[in-house]
Amino acid sequence: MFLGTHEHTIDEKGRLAIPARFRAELAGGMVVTRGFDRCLLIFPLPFWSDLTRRVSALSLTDEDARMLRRLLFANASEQEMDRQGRILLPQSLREGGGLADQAVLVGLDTFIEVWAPDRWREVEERLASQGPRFDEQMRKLGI
Amino acid sequence: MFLGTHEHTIDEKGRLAIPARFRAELAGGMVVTRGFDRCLLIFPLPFWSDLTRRVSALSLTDEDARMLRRLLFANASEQEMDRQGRILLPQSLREGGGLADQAVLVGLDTFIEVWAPDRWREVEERLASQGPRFDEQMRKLGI
DNA sequence: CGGCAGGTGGGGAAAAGTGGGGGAAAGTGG
DNA sequence: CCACTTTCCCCCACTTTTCCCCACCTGCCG
Repeated sequence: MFLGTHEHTIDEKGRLAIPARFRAELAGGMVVTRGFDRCLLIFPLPFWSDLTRRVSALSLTDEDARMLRRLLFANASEQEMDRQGRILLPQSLREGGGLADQAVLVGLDTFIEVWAPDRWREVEERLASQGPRFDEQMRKLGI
Repeated sequence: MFLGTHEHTIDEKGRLAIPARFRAELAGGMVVTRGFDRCLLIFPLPFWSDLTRRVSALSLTDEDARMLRRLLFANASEQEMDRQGRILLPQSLREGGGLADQAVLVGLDTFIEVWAPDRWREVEERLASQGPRFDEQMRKLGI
């Protein structure tokens, strides 16, 4: 269960520390890839396998499915933590996420999003102002 | 079953004592997150799991679902009590709830709300003066 | 009036985060 | 094919923060 936001530095070698609370769940390996809103996604390996199975089952002729495949797979990178609990973010991914020397890791229960700090703050503001919009959606889910 | 209001100090390290009566039900762990109306919510772990299962099952490609996920999980924090029955309130949550050095814990049967004392008193006043307003709503619920 | 339970504060050990150096592997040019 | 350069990555060490535990205080109950 990944929860909470954690801000960490990306050092000169492109390494990103995984918050200690997230490490156990990623010990079996992880995949880092691009997400949908110019952020990066970190999936535990089991979650990733499940995701790829579903995406690969999509039609080859559907334009959206092709784009989704490219987004997910083209820049994906399997990573393991070093003994200090860090992973290496390949340059293509750092560029894809607009990341420089700081990153915000956001735990979303089953996976993690990685944001450039200023872009994450924008998302937070949108959440604060649009919070009421989600009332209906949550009611649908029975929450 | 959480009942009653309890006022406690938040010490300099951001720790909040859980009322002794509430502890047994939270022994298996809890999740603290932001609620509505600028208060915090404390859920026993089983209650929380039930709440989140449906959200985590939502699509990754749906924009609204992504924002809902962020709203719920980004400011949540899993906590356990120390041997004195206290939990640590992360700074982001203290800010989110407008909490300084005092907090009011309000038991609401299945979960707990945490309020800044002055804001809680406002709620109490509104309850006292607007009590009759709830008649219609309660009739809807068959109470 | 004494004991006990709940609440509060502070000190110390342990872990988390961060930076840097050295060695191996891969890539490039002669 | 060899040598040089560059990149990658593993490990060590320092600093800061976290969190765990001990001890005190206060109020209630016997």
